[in-house]
Amino acid sequence: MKSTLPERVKGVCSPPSIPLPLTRVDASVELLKALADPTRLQMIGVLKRSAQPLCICDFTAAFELSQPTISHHMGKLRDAGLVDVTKAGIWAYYRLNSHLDAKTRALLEVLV
Amino acid sequence: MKSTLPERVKGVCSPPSIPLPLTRVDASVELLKALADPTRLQMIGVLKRSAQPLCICDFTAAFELSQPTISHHMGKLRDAGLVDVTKAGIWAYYRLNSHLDAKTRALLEVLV
DNA sequence: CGATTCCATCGACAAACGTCGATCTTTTGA
DNA sequence: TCAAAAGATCGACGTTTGTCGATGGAATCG
Repeated sequence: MKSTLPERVKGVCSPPSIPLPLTRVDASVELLKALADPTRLQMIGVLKRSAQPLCICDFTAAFELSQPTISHHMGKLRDAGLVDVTKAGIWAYYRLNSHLDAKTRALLEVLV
Repeated sequence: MKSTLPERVKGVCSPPSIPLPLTRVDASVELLKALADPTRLQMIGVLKRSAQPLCICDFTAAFELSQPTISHHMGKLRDAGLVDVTKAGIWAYYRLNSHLDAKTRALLEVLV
């Protein structure tokens, strides 16, 4: 079953209208970039499954990466609004942001 | 309403188990990277809404980017398995891959 | 054949990114 | 008061990415 292709004339292009609002595209891209890294995606997966907020030193022990790198990745997730942090003493506890909008929640539901 | 934080002892970290299979993480990251660009996300949005396959020259006219750059982005979407191409004469017609798995379809449903 | 059109590929370049060691701040506790 | 621990930030480094102009290949048409 083969659908017919649209007819064309040489030298004539009809640009399609861009359907997505620019602000929405930018927001989505920012979110996608925050998630498009193996370490960060794993972090989100761990946090999504955890009933308790998790100390960042636990992530440092779990991944074979240096402490600054773990901190860097968690900072990216923080900047993207995906996680919240609570400091207590010398520890920093992270958890999934509980106020994520519906689209973001749906995305995480699919991904992790 | 404040949930209590887990108790901790200095110098003792308990790494959480990594919940996501490595192959799944890699596949997801590849998909996310393919989508994490404004131009490519717009392209997917256009293709998702189009009943007809679209000629790449139409995209070249729609975006303020050079022809090689448009081709480069479409190639990335092709490598990620998101779009299919049909060549006819001098034209290359692109459409959304009709055999996307359920997770990917769900992702696109949320995003574009 | 020769010119034209579409499109992919190549090479180059700047910007962004992931990673690390070193350093600094804050908090704890002896 | 001082040492140790957690974690953020800084500076540097190599890699990846987005972009372009130039080139090459295939199809079309006079």
